[in-house]
Amino acid sequence: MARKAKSRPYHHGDLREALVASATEMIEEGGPSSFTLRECARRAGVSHAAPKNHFATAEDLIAEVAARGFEHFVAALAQAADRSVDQSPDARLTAMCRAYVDFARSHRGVYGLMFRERSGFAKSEHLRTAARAAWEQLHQAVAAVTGPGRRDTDAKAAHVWSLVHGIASLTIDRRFPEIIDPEAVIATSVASLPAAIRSVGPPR
Amino acid sequence: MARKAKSRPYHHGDLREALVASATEMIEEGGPSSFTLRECARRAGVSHAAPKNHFATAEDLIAEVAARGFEHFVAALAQAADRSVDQSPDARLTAMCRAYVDFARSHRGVYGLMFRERSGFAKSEHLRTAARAAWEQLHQAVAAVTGPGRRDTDAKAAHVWSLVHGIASLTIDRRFPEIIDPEAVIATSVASLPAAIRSVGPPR
DNA sequence: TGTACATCAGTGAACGCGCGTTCACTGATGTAC
DNA sequence: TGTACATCAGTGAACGCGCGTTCACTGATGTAC
Repeated sequence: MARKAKSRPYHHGDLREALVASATEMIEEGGPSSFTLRECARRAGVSHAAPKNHFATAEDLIAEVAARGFEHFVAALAQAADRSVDQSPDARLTAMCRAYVDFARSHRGVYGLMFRERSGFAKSEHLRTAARAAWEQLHQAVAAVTGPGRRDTDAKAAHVWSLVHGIASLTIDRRFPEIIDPEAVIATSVASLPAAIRSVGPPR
Repeated sequence: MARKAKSRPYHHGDLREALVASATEMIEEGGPSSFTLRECARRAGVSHAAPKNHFATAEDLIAEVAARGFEHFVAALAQAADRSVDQSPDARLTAMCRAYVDFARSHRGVYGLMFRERSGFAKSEHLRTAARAAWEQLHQAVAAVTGPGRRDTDAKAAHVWSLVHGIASLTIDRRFPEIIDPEAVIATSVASLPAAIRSVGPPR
């Protein structure tokens, strides 16, 4: 890794990571559709053919950005859970849901990418694994609230996910009327979740 | 409107409507990003400069498609409400929510367009009006359940909207794990809504 | 009823653009001996 | 420790593409008289 500091070495050093970083930056700035491979290479300080050595197609690079997004997302949820480890399952779930919406709002572009069907996604193992981890993280917090072994925990987790994803999406895409204060919606809706999932669906 | 049937008249007859129809078709087929003005003109059987006479820019045409989408959406919700007019407010709300999700699933492309921030949207009066009508439709159904005059009806309506939008989005973009049956999630979550909005937020 | 003419709604060629990808190449690295 | 050489990771020019928009134009329509 002996990278010379001055006069731009011929080899980049860690172009793969630099490309992921540039792509992430572009997507955060202008949304998923603003990404282009050429501009991404430009930002990484490299000719636009260079990425080919690390990603076969532009879509592969995009999928990697989404996978990294899910990894950060899982880390943010885990951190919220850890911070409330000595509280009730209800409190942990709401903390995690708050963290969910906060992540979406502070990573608008990448969050949008993560949750939008895209052609290159199907073949990325990394992305599939990371997305699954996110689901399991949430599922676990829901199970802690409802009690273990219930057959309908999946449906309840899907309910929770739908609500927080809905709040996050409508907020990010500014689709609430102006009179609505997103902060208030988040607070009251998220707070209602533990009670809600206890009553969603048929009782045991 | 004397439109000759044979040998392609020089004038189209109703190019504006034909363009909206072609654009809608394209967006339903391949999502909002698959739209191009040239292909749209091609489908309408017209040169690609012709649309200029009806829409100043491609983005204006897109905004019109979104506005029409909201109008159909409102009609679908109204129809659901009408059909359950002799039932309880709870039943009417759930019927409307079902109609909401059904609309999204059967108009994936346009629904995606409607709920995604887009550059040309801000200046379309038609779009703003139609979107507001959708919100009011839902708001009304929620108010019927919670009782009139409550100050927190807005937050409750936002809650309902978030949940159904979340379910719709995750279903459309296939972001639920494979084990999840969207049909079951829709049924149980929507059914829980009337009770949920009575308990969301601080009691009066 | 006929005609002149303004207006409208099209055509098709051209412009300039940025894109993803390919290709022959070259500079740098690391390994075998 | 030195050197030959395969391999790797870059370059930069070129290809072909489709895009939105502009422009001078023309065919069709409708209206005033």
